[in-house]
Amino acid sequence: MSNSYILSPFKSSSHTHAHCLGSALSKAESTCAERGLRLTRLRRRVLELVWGSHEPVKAYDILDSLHDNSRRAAPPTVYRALDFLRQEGFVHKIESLNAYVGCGEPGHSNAGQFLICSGCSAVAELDDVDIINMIASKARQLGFVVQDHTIEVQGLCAECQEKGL
Amino acid sequence: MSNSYILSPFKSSSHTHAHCLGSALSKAESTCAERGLRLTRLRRRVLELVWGSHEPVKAYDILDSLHDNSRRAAPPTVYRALDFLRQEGFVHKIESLNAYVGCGEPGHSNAGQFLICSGCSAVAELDDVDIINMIASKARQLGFVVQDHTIEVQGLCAECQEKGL
DNA sequence: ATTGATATGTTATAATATAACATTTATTGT
DNA sequence: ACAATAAATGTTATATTATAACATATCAAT
Repeated sequence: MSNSYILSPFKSSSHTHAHCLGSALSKAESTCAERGLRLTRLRRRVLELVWGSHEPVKAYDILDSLHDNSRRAAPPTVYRALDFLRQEGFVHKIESLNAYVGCGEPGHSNAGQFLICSGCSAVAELDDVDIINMIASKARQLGFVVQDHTIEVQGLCAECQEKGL
Repeated sequence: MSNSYILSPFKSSSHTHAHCLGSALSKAESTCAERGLRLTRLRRRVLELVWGSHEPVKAYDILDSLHDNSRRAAPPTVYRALDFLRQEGFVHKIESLNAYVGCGEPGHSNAGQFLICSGCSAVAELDDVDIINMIASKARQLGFVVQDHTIEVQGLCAECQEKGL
């Protein structure tokens, strides 16, 4: 048996995104409660904005969306919230895009593997033990011990292939 | 038979780095000649500076090293050279560090897999077909076709483990 | 030599991220 | 409830990474 999960699948273009959003928020709520952490208004708001998009979201776009019709928030406001959300595994940074995505399953080990569609920018997240084990084993052959990883795979999702992209 | 290469191993702390540098430069020379491309003084200089370090190098550090004792070069000078070197596979960008490393084997397919030591910042590069195939196969199960990848593994090299880091 | 293509120089600015310190809000112990 | 403490957020400034746009220089082939 291999523990290989699809943490976030590619969404069909017609899916009801409010569902993922609600589910992600309530998972974050309960996880924070368990861990004795505070999902403050700001952190919650940022998490909503990250989940609210089908695509990886830029920090400064979040910043722009945060205005309480008063003055625009300053960068540290967003980066601190993102740091918290990343630390708790609610959000991941896509290094190759400098952008952030929601994590479908906060419970899982921190680093997922991301499939990024160059057609529609959709992202799927895997947590695949086969991949992780193979990489760890190859690394170990060189005497290297793995602590963490950044795995981002660029390509085309099924929908975009059909569209001829 | 599996085509799994170590493009750049971890260097023993005592190795003669001038050798890799010289070898990298002559490979770049000949590859450019074959491809009808110009390894200009600037591009060559940047390639030397990237190879000259055991660690991934920052673009602005290259910039600082470029001064012809006259005025400091401007960013596009370096970024354009890096773009060329990356395109031809002589240099890779480490996305998780925003830094650049020399590629041991320009002939290989563009994207390697990088082991990055958090102790000494050394980087090894693999071009491992087993890893690539496994990822491609996992992706295909979701209907995703792989075009490229960013694989960066953080951990500890053998030397740093011995030092108790 | 002239022309067209390629590469580099130069100036300005965009995009991404953090440092440092002030203020506010929540939590805890009394 | 209140003070003391801790945690989070606000605010200002600045660091870091990267690109756009246009001018000039160099190279390559006729």
